[in-house]
Amino acid sequence: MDDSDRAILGCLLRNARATYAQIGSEVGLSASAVKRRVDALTRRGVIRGFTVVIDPDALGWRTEAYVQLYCRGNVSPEALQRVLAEVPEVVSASTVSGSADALVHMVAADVRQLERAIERIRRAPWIEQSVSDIVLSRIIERPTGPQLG
Amino acid sequence: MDDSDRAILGCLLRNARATYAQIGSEVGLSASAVKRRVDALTRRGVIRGFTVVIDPDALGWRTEAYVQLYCRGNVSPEALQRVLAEVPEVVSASTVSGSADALVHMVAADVRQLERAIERIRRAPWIEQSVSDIVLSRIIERPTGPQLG
DNA sequence: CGTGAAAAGACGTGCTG
DNA sequence: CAGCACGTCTTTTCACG
Repeated sequence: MDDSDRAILGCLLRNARATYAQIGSEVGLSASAVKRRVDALTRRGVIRGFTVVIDPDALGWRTEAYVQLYCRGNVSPEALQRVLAEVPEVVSASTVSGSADALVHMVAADVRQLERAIERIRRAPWIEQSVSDIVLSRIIERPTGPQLG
Repeated sequence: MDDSDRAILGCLLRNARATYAQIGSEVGLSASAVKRRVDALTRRGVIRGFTVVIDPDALGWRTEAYVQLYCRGNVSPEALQRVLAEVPEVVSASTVSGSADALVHMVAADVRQLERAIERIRRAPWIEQSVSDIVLSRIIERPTGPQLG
């Protein structure tokens, strides 16, 4: 992981379909050198994959929420995962330290669909309470982690 | 936006560097037809861009948190954006309806760096309170929106 | 809106400094 | 590790169903 690798990752963050030659001219390397580094980063797991960023609104998802889950007793992350994986509206979820046990990020077409998805999660018997914060407007949305340093 | 478009987006979500020929054989179209559709989706804004998914841990980011911000008086989303954009540890942020005014997703190298970043946000005079939930473990992490339907 | 062909260019490997 | 050169496969554009 040197400066060249970080520069390459920066290029790929902005455009993952850039050619190796393009990236090379930006970071000052030849195309084959860039490819070798990208392959190495992928093999080492630094690069998890390449995806497309889709506008949720264009696909009809206009409602977003963060839901805090409070559980009864000790619920394992695996049990939580099993329940949440069944709900397609769940985009990401983490166990957290603090008031709630888990924080779930959800995206749905509308409030009705969101409500139904939350109901489905709450059917798990060990869910005690859920607190939903509906997103009003996205203020910041960065590709991934902060600066490459 | 028909089934072919959705199938193409599904392929690109899994691997944004797939060739048009590869995508075509998966969705049952020729390479040129796929390219035309991808170009159209990009032009219409459905596709916002192509990025690489980086393992935060491999880059040294091992601490993640969701921070709820409570503000004094009416703070505009624009003012919030100005403050949060200055903090590189902020990955995403939204204004929310519910108890807090905003929810901020942050990634940092360690707890110390996270603490300093939160302090920097709290310097804004209209921040009344902040509640931080530190992520213990990621349970679910999906590329983007739920299923393509 | 689809296919198919043909030119221009990128990829990916092997070799050398 | 980097660069260069090579053959192969893709991209990109075109005319046409």
